[in-house]
Amino acid sequence: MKIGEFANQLGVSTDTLRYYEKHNLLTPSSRTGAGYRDYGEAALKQMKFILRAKNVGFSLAEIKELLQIKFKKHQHSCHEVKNLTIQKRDLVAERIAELTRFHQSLSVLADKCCGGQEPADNCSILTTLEDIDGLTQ
Amino acid sequence: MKIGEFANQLGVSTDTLRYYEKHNLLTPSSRTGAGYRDYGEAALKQMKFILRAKNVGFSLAEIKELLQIKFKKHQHSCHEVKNLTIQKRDLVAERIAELTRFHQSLSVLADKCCGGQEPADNCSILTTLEDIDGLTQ
DNA sequence: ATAAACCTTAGAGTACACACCAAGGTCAAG
DNA sequence: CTTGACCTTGGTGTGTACTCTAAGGTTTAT
Ligand SMILES: [Zn+2]
Ligand SMILES: [Zn+2]
Ligand SMILES: [Zn+2]
Ligand SMILES: [Zn+2]
Repeated sequence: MKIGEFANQLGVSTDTLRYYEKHNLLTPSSRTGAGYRDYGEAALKQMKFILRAKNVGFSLAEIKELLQIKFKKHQHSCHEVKNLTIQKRDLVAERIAELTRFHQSLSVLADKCCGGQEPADNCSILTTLEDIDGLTQ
Repeated sequence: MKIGEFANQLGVSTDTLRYYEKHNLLTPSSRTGAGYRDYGEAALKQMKFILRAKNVGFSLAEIKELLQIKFKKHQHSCHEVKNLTIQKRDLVAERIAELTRFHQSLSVLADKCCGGQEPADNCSILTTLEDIDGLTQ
C-alpha cells in the first residue's frame, strides 16, 4: 500500500506518516522500485498501536519507549511498562489539578462580574486582578 | 529600580522582563542615562496584575487583551471582560475533560498489569494497546 | 586601575506534533 | 503523449513562554 491510501485508511495525513518515520515510530515495510513507501500488514498493526497509545494520552516520546519494549518484550518487565503507565497517569493527574485550580479561580472571577454593557470602569474582574493577592493560594 | 532588583522582587528572571517588554506586556517607566531600564511603581503594579492573571490560567496573549481593556476601561464593557473570562474557563473545562479521559484510560490500563519483574511477553497493557479498539470511546 | 557585578542588543535554541511548500520524479488513463 | 494524481526530499513555519549565548558597555568598590 502506498502512503496515500495507507494514510486515508488510518485517518492521518501523509505528512504525519513521514514525520513518524523520521522519528523512528513507524518504518514502512519496504520501498517500491520508484522509491515509494510500501506499507504492509505489520505497519498497519503498529500504526494502530501508536494511535491507541495516543488516544490514552501518551506522547510520541513515550510511545517510542513502549514500542521499544514491545519489540523486545522478553528483555523488559511488566514492572517497566506499568511504571511508564503510572508515571503518565500521575502526570496527567497533576495537570488536571492545576487546571482545576484555574477553573475554580476563573469561575469565582466570572461570578463577580455583572457582564453588562456598561463601561468596565468598576469591573470586579479587573479590580480583583489589580488588588488582591493570593488568588490561587 | 534596575531590572535585576525588579526581577528579584517579583521572583522572575530578567529575561522574562525583557520578553514581556518585547511583547508589549510591560514597558519600564523610563531609561537611565546609560540606557538601563528603570522600573517604577506603575510597572510594579502592572507586573503584579500580569502575574495574578497568569496564576488564574490566562495566557500572555489573553493578558495582553485584559491590559488593553484595563488601560481604556471606559471604552470597554463588563460584558467583554466577563466573556474573556468565561471563554477561558470553558476552554480549561474542555482540557480537563480530555485529561480526565486520559486519566481514566491510564488507570484501567495500569490496573490490568501485574507490575511484576517477569518479562513483559504477556503484559496486559501492551496487549490491550495492540488488540483492542475504541479504548476511549 | 582593575575586577566583579551589573547592564545592553540581537539572535538562536527548547519542546511538541505536526502542516505547508518547492522542485521535481512516476504512473495510469485517454 | 500529455494531463492529473500521486509520490520523493529537504526545508521552513506554527504556537507558547521563555532560556541562553555572544559581544560588548557601565557602575561600584577596592
Ligand atoms: Zn459590571
Ligand atoms: Zn465586570
Ligand atoms: Zn505481568
Ligand atoms: Zn504488565
